[in-house]
Amino acid sequence: MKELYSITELTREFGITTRTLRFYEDEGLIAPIRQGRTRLYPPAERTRVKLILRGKRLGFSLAEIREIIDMYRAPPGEAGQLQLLIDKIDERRGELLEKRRDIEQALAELETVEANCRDRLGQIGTRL
Amino acid sequence: MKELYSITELTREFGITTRTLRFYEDEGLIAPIRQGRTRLYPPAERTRVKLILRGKRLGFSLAEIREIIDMYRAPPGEAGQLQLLIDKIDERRGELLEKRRDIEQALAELETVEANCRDRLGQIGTRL
DNA sequence: ATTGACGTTTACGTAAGCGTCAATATATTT
DNA sequence: AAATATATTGACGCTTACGTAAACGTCAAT
Repeated sequence: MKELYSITELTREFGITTRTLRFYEDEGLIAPIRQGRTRLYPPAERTRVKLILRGKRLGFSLAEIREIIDMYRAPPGEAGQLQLLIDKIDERRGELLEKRRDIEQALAELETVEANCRDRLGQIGTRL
Repeated sequence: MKELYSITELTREFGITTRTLRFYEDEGLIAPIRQGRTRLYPPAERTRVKLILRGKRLGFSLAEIREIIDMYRAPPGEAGQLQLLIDKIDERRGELLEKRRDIEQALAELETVEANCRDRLGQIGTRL
């Protein structure tokens, strides 16, 4: 595994622009290191980019994604904070489970529509 | 099942505003009937609202949602059009499957983080 | 020496998705 | 009749998530 990525390497890998990566940095979602003025992305930062993009695919806002990413950090040392974190995790899990249910429904409906289409295609075919 | 809903009934049921429903109407996503100037939503329109909101939960844009909803309409009569529709369906299914994979991953990661938290909580507990 | 590829900062622009008045109508309740 | 609730149509405003242009630095290859 490579140890440092340039900004354009990441744009190519993920199909995003430099503007996007710099914007995420301005928003505090990523924090590449600097070599002079130039940004360099260690694997951990690259992973954060992947997490951001996955969050976006699932319809989370950048603010929500920030919260989610924060949960992946070192867990707090104090019991109360740990419990709070667990509560947040449970909340996010709830959202994810709802999204999964939504997806199952949507998939089932698409199946129905497609089956309908294939039926009609068959009917047309036999008439020719 | 009721046959007609007022705009505020729908806002209450779905937790959205009248502004939102009118905006969806302006965008051509729904088309309530009119009793004078007042909007009335038959069950089919209410269903469309549900589809829109589900699409939003899954991170689709209104433009994408419009396309998806259009697929639920009466299938076209011509073979070429039917095949095009089937292709579109397959494409959407691909996106949904990707989203589902994303969700599975995210859920797995949340489990890991939560297990970690519970571990640490246990350690703290036994030290007391 | 200049071209090209890559990097930077600053800053205004923009599309999507509504929020928020304002002014008005219509119907029902008091 | 007056008040209250619910409806309407503009129209301007706001946030999010970047796009895009300007103006410039750095380094390697031609």
